[in-house]
Amino acid sequence: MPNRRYVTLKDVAERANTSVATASYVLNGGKGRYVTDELRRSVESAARELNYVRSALASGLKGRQRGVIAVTVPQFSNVFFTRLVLSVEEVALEHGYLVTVNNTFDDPERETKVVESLIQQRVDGVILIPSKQSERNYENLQRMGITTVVAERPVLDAVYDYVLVDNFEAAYSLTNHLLERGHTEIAFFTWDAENVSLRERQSGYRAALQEHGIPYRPEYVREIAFTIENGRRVTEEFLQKRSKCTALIYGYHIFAEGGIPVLQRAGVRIPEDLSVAVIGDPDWLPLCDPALTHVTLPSAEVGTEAARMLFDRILDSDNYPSVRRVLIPGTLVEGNSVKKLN
Amino acid sequence: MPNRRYVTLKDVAERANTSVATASYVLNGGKGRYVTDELRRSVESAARELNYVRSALASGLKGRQRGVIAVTVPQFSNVFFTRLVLSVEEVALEHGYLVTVNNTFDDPERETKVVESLIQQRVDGVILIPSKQSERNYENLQRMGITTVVAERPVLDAVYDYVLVDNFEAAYSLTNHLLERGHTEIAFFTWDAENVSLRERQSGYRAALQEHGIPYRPEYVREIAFTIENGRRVTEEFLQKRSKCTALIYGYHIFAEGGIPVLQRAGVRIPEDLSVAVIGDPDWLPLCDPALTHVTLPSAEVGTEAARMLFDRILDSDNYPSVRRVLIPGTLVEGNSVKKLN
DNA sequence: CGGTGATAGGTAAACGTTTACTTAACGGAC
DNA sequence: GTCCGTTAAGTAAACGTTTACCTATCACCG
Repeated sequence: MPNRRYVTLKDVAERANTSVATASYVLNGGKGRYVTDELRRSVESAARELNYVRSALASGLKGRQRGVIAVTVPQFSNVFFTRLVLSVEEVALEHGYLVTVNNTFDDPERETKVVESLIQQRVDGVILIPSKQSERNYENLQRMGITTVVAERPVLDAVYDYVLVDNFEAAYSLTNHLLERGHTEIAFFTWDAENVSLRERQSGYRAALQEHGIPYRPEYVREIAFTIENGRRVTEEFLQKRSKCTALIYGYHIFAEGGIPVLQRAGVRIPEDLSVAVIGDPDWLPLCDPALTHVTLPSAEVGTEAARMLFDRILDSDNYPSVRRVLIPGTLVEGNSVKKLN
Repeated sequence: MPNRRYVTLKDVAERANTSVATASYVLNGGKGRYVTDELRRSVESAARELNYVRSALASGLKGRQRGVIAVTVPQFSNVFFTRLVLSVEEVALEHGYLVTVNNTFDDPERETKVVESLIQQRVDGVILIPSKQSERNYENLQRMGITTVVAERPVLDAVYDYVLVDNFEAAYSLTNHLLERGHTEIAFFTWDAENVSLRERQSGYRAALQEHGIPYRPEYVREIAFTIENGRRVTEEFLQKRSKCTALIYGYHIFAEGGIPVLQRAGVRIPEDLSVAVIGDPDWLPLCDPALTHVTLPSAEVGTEAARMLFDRILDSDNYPSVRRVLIPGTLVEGNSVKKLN
């Protein structure tokens, strides 16, 4: 059973008493060639009987198109990425493409390996959800002429097609929401990545404060790496400090996942003792009591849009439009986790 | 920029003033051929300067080995599968293989498409986490001589290599735990799939009851499709019926994800009014208050074991051992969600 | 009856590798 | 001086498709 030889076009042609050329034309829908119905049927049934499956290797070698696009994902376990991937698959399936998903573990080295592998595989396109320091990898893809769209997180200082969540707006509107309800001392936990995404959320937070004439206090802001554990840790530190803050924004849902149990166990009542808001809408959100005020992140939309852009480029690379950049805003959803201060 | 021609071995050979054959030998680590150090260096630097990347298409066409394995996953959003995939990637990376992950949406048609695509791509191996009715797809892979290991869920009535969670044991030990604490009226919500997995969990539940001399009541058991929404629905129905049950087992964590918020909103106190236990250990478990008694599902271990089995077969298909089947047990973790009835 | 356009299908040259086969030079053993 | 083993590297035949190019028959027109 192992190492069985694959059925080839030649086998099919022989069984149908014709040439490989004709067999190939027939099995590709018979364009550009006249074939009698009889021969056509003969080829088709031969293929069926032999369980012929075209080799994408040989086909891709000649025909340039592989029928595969790839998505690189920093963290499989993060719903935002899985939602994004899901909607990419939706679009890809419409075009008859296979999607391969690859985990980069938010690790530049891993990402490099994955990207090298994708180049080797000569995939038709890549949707890159970058980890930190993805510039090199992005450039490599570009140099190889592999169509690439960057999604969800930006790559620093590069010219490219991208689709991003509007991070500025998300942080801005949530901060604004708290300010309007009388909060002025607002803690903000966010991601420490050295990229635009971070700056945007932070900028949104600051912009809202500024508009309301509230001073920005660096000691209220924590920048931490992207793990649940860190969310737990900084929340514990926050409690120990007995900060004057009346409100807390988890700038990444993943920090809330670690932090909220800490608050609960410490007996902090939400929103009586502390108002809490989150950027992001993970699956466990409906499990929270009280319901958390949050901004949804439109990952599915980002995925759909990124895939559309990618296929526009792949299928029609001649009239190459200039760089396209899209920002998709989230939506503020009000829960019961924010107290109104008079 | 689009449609750029790839750098080929021929380009490298020309730049190094040698033949493609020699270039190929050098870039493959130079086995089976004598090459002077000078020429070797010359080829290597030519490859570097031209940014040569071997085409996995051409290479796979000739050399039989692609360096790619695939994992088919029913639901991306389910942590159990993402954990499994993660550990598969770990093993694959050790062997220098790329892992492509494909979502089947728990839909037989999609799965068929994905599997066809994988066969077209001539992947070296597949770890199949089956959806319902995967027999045909499994058989197709087998017929094509593609090494396949089934993981996490079994395929009905087939002879194959598999690695499964010990579902019988999981349900048995959890039911037993409740019985030992005096519960006799125990509701059990489980998956309605027509496959062995279901029967196993159900069997475990029944076996435990029987051992304790408690009659099995069909009206306590609900078999439902695998969605959060269904968990919500059956929990609501359960509450409306004002069942005599003192305990409830969510036979799939995903049902608990829908059901527990229902209990909370209805003011049901856990464990005072109702004891609750879950099979599975999703990410949101630590968020629950009180801590839920549950059985962990060893997905990571399943993934590792499945990948090991796969590579054993791929790398050493000559001495083909007989079918291998592995069951991996979970662990019961006690929380505060089960009340002791004297 | 020769020319032409439509119909039908075979031949063979790519695509980029890998690898079996060949050639060639050199040094030593007989 | 011939033979052989070692070192070094080129030639060309696969691998399984796609597709450009050719050939052949037929029908119809002038």
